[in-house]
Amino acid sequence: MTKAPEKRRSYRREHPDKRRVELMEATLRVIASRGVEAASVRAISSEAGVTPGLIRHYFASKEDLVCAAYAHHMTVMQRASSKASDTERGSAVERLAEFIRRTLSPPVTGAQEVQLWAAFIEKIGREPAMRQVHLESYRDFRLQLETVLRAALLEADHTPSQIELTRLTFACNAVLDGLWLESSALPDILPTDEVVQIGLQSVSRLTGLPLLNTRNDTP
Amino acid sequence: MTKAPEKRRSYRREHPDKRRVELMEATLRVIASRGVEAASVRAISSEAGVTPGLIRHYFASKEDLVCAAYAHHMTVMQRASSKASDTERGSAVERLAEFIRRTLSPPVTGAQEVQLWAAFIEKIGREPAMRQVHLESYRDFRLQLETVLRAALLEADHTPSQIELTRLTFACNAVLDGLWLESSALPDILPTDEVVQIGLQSVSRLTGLPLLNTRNDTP
DNA sequence: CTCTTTATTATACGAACGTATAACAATGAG
DNA sequence: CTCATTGTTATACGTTCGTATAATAAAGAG
Repeated sequence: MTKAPEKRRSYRREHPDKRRVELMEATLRVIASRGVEAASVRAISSEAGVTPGLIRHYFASKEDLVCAAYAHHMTVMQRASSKASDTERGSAVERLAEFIRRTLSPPVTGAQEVQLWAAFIEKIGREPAMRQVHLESYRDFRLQLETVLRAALLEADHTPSQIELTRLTFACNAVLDGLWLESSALPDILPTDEVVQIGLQSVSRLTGLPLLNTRNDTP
Repeated sequence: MTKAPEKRRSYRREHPDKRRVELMEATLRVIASRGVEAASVRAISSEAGVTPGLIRHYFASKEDLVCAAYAHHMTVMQRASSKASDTERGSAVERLAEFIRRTLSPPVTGAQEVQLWAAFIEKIGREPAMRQVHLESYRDFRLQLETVLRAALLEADHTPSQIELTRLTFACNAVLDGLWLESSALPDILPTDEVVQIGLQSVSRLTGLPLLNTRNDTP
């Protein structure tokens, strides 16, 4: 019994840049929802609505795709986060508080976000390209936090030295990272409003700035 | 050409409990050094010096083995950590400072440790057994930190309410988690002595306790 | 309309995976 | 010394993996 060739399914040609992004975002969705071990070439291409071979047309290897998806994800997150603190309305302290609230609330927190994040972190020690993406995205985030912190401190007539500011940024970054992680991984134990309160109070004590009653109740 | 049966290699019978532990620790070593995707049944059994079939004799599935290895790892870490703060020598504040130093120095920090940790975290949202291990080990760690914090605060004549203490524990836990992560993933940017200083200063500001010059210089 | 380009599909291949099963041998009991 | 127990090995099976290659069709140029 000879095998009859399969009927070829119809398809649309997409702009290469758009297709690349679709494939990267399909990768992120599969890892976030079903984990990194389920993120096979076949599962990702199926999620994107294409056949597995197409991935090899856009990416030299699966490793390349995952790394590009990581970089894409970080760029999108960075853009969304900086848009929030770019709005010049309100005082610098209020912008800092808003930054903290956003960092510790959905959609930044969430079980799927931490699953995605952990999948990438697991690779950075072993794959240089992943490590590079991590280094750059992490530095960008830290610089952004440092800018907001500096503005808030200057506003309060406190001019820190660069060493003080760098250390303070690391500390605030750490407490936000840690709270984000705990709240995302244990949403029942540490719900959103509780973790936001803890985050505001913690950064308040670390910086000496009054952040606790800055909520903009008249939006 | 018929295949000749392989010569059977000699072996030693081990006590079942010991063999179980060996297999779990081999799992941890493989994940820590080569990543979770390299941790196949064959790689793990090879690391343990046995043949793949033996894993099925001790564990119902690979998933079971990984989960047991996670629980084992957390138990060992917990035991090592609590041994450090159980020593009654020194004031409570000094014990808290020592706790922070240990948490932010090798061998607790390290690229392999964070790789191992991330591999487990990636699974807790999807596998109930892994989630359970995470919940319990995390609660244990937090209770231990809470105990040290309470003692240090009482020693400084500060008696916090339970709600205050719980929140403070979450905050200190978060900053230690975040600093541990940053220092482990970016050892070049945040070396050990720097991160220890930041950790001491941060917990000092969060709690109001004087931790900065508590180093026991005469060990 | 025809031709060229290339995005996309279909198919195939070897390797590695997790798991299952039966034979074997190390050990302790009697 | 003999036997039963079971820890351990050897082997096999079907599946899925990442990758490679050739055929095909959609889209734009002339």
